[in-house]
Amino acid sequence: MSEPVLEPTTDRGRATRQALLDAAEEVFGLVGYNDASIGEITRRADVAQGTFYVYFPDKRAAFSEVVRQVNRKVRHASTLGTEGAVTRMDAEKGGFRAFFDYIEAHPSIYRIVRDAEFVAPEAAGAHYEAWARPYAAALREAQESGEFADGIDPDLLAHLLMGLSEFFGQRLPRWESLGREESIDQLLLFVERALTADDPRSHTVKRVMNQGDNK
Amino acid sequence: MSEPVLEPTTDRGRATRQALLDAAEEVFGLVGYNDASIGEITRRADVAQGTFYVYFPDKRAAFSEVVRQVNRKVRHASTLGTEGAVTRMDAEKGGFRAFFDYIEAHPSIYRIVRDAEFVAPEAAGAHYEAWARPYAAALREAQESGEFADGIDPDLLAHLLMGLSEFFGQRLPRWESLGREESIDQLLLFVERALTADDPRSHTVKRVMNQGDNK
Amino acid sequence: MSEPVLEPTTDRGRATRQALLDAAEEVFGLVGYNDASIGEITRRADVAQGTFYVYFPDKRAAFSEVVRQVNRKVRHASTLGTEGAVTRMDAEKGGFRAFFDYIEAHPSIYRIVRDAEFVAPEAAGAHYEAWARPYAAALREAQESGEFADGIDPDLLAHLLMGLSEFFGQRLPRWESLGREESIDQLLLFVERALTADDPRSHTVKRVMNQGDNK
Amino acid sequence: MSEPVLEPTTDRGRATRQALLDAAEEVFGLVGYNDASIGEITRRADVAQGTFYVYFPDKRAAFSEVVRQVNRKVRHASTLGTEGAVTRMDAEKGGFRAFFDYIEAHPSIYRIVRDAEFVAPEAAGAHYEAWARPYAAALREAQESGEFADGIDPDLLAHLLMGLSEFFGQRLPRWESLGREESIDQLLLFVERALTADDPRSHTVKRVMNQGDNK
DNA sequence: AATGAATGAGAGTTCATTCAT
DNA sequence: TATGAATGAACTCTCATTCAT
Repeated sequence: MSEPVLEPTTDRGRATRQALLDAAEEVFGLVGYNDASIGEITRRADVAQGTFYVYFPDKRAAFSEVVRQVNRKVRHASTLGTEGAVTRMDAEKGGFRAFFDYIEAHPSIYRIVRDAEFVAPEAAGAHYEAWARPYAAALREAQESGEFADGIDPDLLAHLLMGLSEFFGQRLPRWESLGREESIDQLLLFVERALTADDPRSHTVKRVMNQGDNK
Repeated sequence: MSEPVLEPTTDRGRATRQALLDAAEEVFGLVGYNDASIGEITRRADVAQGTFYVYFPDKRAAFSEVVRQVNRKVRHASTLGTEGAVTRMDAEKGGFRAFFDYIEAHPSIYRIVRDAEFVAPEAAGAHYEAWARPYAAALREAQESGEFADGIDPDLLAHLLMGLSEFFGQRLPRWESLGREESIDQLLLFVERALTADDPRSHTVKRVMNQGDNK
Repeated sequence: MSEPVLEPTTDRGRATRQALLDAAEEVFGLVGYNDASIGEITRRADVAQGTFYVYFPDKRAAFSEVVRQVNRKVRHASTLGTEGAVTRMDAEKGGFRAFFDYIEAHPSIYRIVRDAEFVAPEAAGAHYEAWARPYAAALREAQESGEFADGIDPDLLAHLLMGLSEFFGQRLPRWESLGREESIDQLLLFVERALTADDPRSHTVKRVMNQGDNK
Repeated sequence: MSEPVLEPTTDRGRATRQALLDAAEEVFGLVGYNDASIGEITRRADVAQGTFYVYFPDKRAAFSEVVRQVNRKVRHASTLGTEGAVTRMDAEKGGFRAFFDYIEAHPSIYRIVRDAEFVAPEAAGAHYEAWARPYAAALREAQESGEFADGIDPDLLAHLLMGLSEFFGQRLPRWESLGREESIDQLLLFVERALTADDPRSHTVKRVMNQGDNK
């Protein structure tokens, strides 16, 4: 006697469902999973409270889907930032910046991503894994080509970089004294050093040293 | 007329209060702030439900204090790990390792730290700031002594390192395939590269270089 | 203006209606009136939820009709069991047995019959009355012919026997230790004694006595 | 993290609990399990809705306890009716009559007993079994002493008699045309015949016969 | 005749908090 | 200082029913 909660068949149904999903994203982002109430969601979606349960079996299921939706968007935005890059390091920088731009424009998704870890771990996990796979592959390539230093498992590396970007992205405002751009630059410098095991700010100097050494 | 939620004056009072705090830490850690109920806390502390409000004005206040208690412990454990280190880099490594050991032995504090950001941001913030201040000072010193590369604001650096350790510490089990020790080693390698802008895996060569340089 | 909840005019309509009725019988029997949901009924009948209200004004009306349908079947089965009996007592036994067989093969109707008393008393009452009338007539005849002892109102008697059969039929499994056949035999012995005021297990003896008496 | 729902320790608590139980009996009896609402129960008990859950984990648990309470009362009343009886048959008659009196004075318990079978089968079952055990023992004794005919398992017999009394008790009003007393008398006649396999209305005659037989 | 979307009242339940003792 | 009882607002979820197509 299980409930069905089917995919909608009509356009009207699909529209309502999406309206609910969007409203849910808003509310979850604003007040977090626990304080989000179905009532507030349906109010914003302009439907009756019961309608929620036409499309989602319960609050968690809706949240889980919101998480997937949000992650899809984030990933998309980040990926856009990597396009056109020549070196892998440039791709990294572009990806990081695009991610920061996106998260700054949609600050509430942070809350969703955080809650996801406990409320919808399956969705959260899937997101990280889905992201990590191609990311790690790209990193491995860069290691093999010599652009990046090796000695660190690419999968681990991918997670470290995701963690850094998330952590930093969520705290960007903290460094307003340093300035948004400057703090991003410094973060990227940190990342570059870690990846290349080399100080880009003293390239010329080192090169000279190295040349001397090589003799 | 309003009860001021007394600091306990008697020994018995202090004991009860601490029992509540410990029980609260358990419960908050187990199920998170929202799903933690006062009833469960008092049950574990073996006191009546009303007693809770003798010591805390409300749930949030107790949580806030738990957060402080937890952070104090974490900081303490980490700091112990840095003792006896000669170089700053060794101190970093010791601190990281001690932190991982502690978090692995007390996995539930993770949940508390996470929730703190939204539920008791003042306590969470205070923790990071309190930690960051001496940390940043130590990093600045290492930069000035030339042990660490400069170009990155020490305060920002301190936060990046705290972020990394937290992120990684919470996911240690993910890399069981790599092995706990190996994955920690790789993380530390990542950190070392980022801090020294230098690949420690080629130290001998460099040291030679440096020696020649020093003359 | 109000839709009259039409008797279906087309074959297709009749089929849908019957499908709904059968599905309803299933669901009502399985979980009882209250826990039965229109949604589950229409799902099993493989029609849209709205279709239900094309044929029934509301849940109760459908239930009421299910009750009638069920009772009709039960009565039919019982009556079949009485056919071909020579004495009234044999008819009783046959009817009882047929009833037990039927209820054992369709255990869920029990639930429907029970609920009917509160949810659709008119249908339940009609059933008992419809059954009682001919039943009482047959009993009266048996009393008048001397086959059954008199002194008990035939209508009351009919109800007692219906009550007994229902009560016992619903609990048949309880006496598995005694064995299904043996427990039925004993029930029928109970009934026979009550009806004939005579112990069939000592017939020979009594007959002798009676013969002696008749002289 | 299971809920406690303790037995109350204070008098006040015990009183509240009993008030809830009594209110619940009223409401369950009036409208049945499903249509009974916690709100109505607490309103009648004159406590807040939340108080209900201080004493019962959920609606079913309260119902289950009501069932036990009701059954205890019924059994008590019936048993009182058997006291002072000399023969077993007199005890039967007294018990039946007392049961009818009680059920007539508290008609709503019928609804509770009926619902119990589906909602709280454990409580319902326990009731019948608890009642059947001593009942069956008494019947066996009467069979062994020769007062009652044997050939029917005493346990089965006990259930048949409980079933009869319940069925009949609940329908007493149906035979108002016959008159309450007369219909009870006829029921008891039915029972007596079934138990003694003998027609009490022709005792003198039979006795004579038997005497002749004994020679 | 049939559909699937939408409704909204109402249910049971939870729990932080207050209160009298 | 401590207790256990009591509170009541708020929440999620269900479901019979209506409606537009």
